[in-house]
Amino acid sequence: MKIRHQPVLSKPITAIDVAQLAGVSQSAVSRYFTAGASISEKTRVKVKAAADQLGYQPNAIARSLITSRSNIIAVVMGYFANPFYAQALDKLCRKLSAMGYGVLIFETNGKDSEPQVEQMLAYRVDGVLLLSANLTSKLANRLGLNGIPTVLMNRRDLKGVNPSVVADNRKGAREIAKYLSSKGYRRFAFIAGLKNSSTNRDRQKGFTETLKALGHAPPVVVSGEYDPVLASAAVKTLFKNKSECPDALFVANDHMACAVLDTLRYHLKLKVPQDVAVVGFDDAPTASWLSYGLTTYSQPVNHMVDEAISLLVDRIAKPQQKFQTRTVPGELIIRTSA
Amino acid sequence: MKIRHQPVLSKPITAIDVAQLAGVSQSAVSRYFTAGASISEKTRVKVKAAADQLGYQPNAIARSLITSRSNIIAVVMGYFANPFYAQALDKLCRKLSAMGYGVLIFETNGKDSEPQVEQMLAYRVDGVLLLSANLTSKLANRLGLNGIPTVLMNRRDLKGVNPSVVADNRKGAREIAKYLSSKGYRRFAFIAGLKNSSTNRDRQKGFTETLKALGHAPPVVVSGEYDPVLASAAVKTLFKNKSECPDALFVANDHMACAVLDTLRYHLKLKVPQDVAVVGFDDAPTASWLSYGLTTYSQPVNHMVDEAISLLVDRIAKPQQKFQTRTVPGELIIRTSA
DNA sequence: GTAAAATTTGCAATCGTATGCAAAATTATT
DNA sequence: AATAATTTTGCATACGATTGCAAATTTTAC
Repeated sequence: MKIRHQPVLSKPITAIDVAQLAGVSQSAVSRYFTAGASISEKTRVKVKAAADQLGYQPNAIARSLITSRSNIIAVVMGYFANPFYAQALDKLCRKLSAMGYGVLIFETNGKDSEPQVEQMLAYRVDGVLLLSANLTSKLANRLGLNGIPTVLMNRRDLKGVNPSVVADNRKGAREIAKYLSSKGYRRFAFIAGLKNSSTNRDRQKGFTETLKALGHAPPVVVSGEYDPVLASAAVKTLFKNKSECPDALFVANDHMACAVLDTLRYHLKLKVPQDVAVVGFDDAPTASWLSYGLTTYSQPVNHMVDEAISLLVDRIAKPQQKFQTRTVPGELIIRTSA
Repeated sequence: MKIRHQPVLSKPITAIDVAQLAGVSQSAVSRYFTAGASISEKTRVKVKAAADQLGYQPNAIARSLITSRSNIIAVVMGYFANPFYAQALDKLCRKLSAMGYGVLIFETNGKDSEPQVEQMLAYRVDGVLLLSANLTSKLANRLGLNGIPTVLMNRRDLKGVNPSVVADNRKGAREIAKYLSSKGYRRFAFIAGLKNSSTNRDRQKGFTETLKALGHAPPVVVSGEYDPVLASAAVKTLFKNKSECPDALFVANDHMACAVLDTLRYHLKLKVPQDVAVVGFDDAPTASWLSYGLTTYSQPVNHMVDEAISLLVDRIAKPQQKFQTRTVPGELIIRTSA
């Protein structure tokens, strides 16, 4: 039997240890690890040697304390099951990590986000990214009040307190309406997300106004609250009385749209797109899966993430500077569901 | 026009400010926020009042520095696109947050995880959860070397350096083999994950050994490397020569299995389960979507997450204590794909 | 070779909290 | 009421880094 190989809980190595070994002052060690600090080549190599030998790594906690920058960004998610958000989180993590930020992640049901906010404040995060349309604006306000640079993704800040990056929801919905109309569909329905989210409102508005402009009756609106289960249920009731069923469904996001598609096909035994067309929004990864082949309007994740990060970085650098909401363009992606 | 409402960059509030307002010492303030500290009711109310008035929140960074506990857990993901992992991450975040931990998240392609490790070490995370089967054991070893409590999820630690929690992959694969055999399938194939992951090996082994025991020919094995695109390609080549096509596919995880199902149906125009049966592993959320109806063996996420957290917490409390690999039981979930 | 300019270095203070210790205040005991 | 036992309090130090400042060193100029 071999003896355990865990290093015995030795004291963690500090800059002082390195300094002693290298025969320099602790300041020198600090300077070696600080980009742009004044340090000679000679001591540089001495410190490097000592640091490597001891496996030293500056303590980010101590550094944060003195610099009052934590180098941590908080990402707040409302909702994980939606692959679109999973994908966005993926990109965010990779990019922020590459920039040297730590990514602290929080989930909230949108209701009671108090404890999460406390934690963010406690860690003195440098900035917050609010990802997901179903987060209460209360949270955003709370952060603004504490002067924490915050950027909203996928949700406009109606009060103008925080910068935000959104897709062109209105335009997307308009294009969807035009497309469906041009394909000869006539009886429209909108499966909504959360009523109080700006994103949902914009999509509904764009859809409705364009249908009207094209001389159609306004769409029947039922709510799915961004939840696939509720969306499915809504569709079932929508198709209950056979007399006046819609022939084209615009679903507020892809995640619900996939569930809706399944419900139409496997519960209601309808053919998509022959009996009824389905269009989503997001171009989530699942939309392109062959079983769904969802026609949708894309929200370019990479682009949105880049914009969000750039906005946040600007905000951190110059908190007082004015900012704008950035709208990133998407495009109609036609697959087989409409 | 209203004047900007941002609080002007005032000095952040510290325990000293609170102490002054409350007319007590800074220690008293600290004690108010430290569970189990000795403090009288009288000062308790004084401190509370002052803290509330100023909106004070103890600085977790400073606290970490002095206690040398960061209260941060790092979660390392290899792979986000797989809904099973998204779901696991979701549960992890919620539970760790509720326990008062901050969750720092890292992604790695498995190859070069150096920078991430550096960051984890820099933040002196209290513990690390390695989630995902395709992480190099190099990473785990590196963490072990630095004495950071680490728990592996969904991957056994073959060297016994770290505790891990896994599903009963071998048993699951055996049951799948038995089930397929009992249903009359005869020509088997295994779409593998990554060859060097313990999880993949266990699944393959269980499948193969049981087929053998039941008197079947060993399965054809092709690799999908846990990547849906590669898995689809592998399936296409597998079905190239019509003479000897398999009639039952065991796919190493659900994420690939869904893609495989799509490929069979929409590219190869085969009927599932009539022409060919498909079985996955995980019971990822997508498996139950009606378009897939994937027969699979469940890895109970909640259970696994609970075990992982409990192992990690134990490890943090008593790093030297011996530990075991925990295996959580799953069950065969029969849907329509087999 | 010397003086001036530029660079590098170490000292010491600082960030905001936790905590051991002794003094002060409170409570319990007789 | 006096003393002992207990609890609460404040002082002062420590955690591990960064950074302004002045001294020491090196480089440049003449």
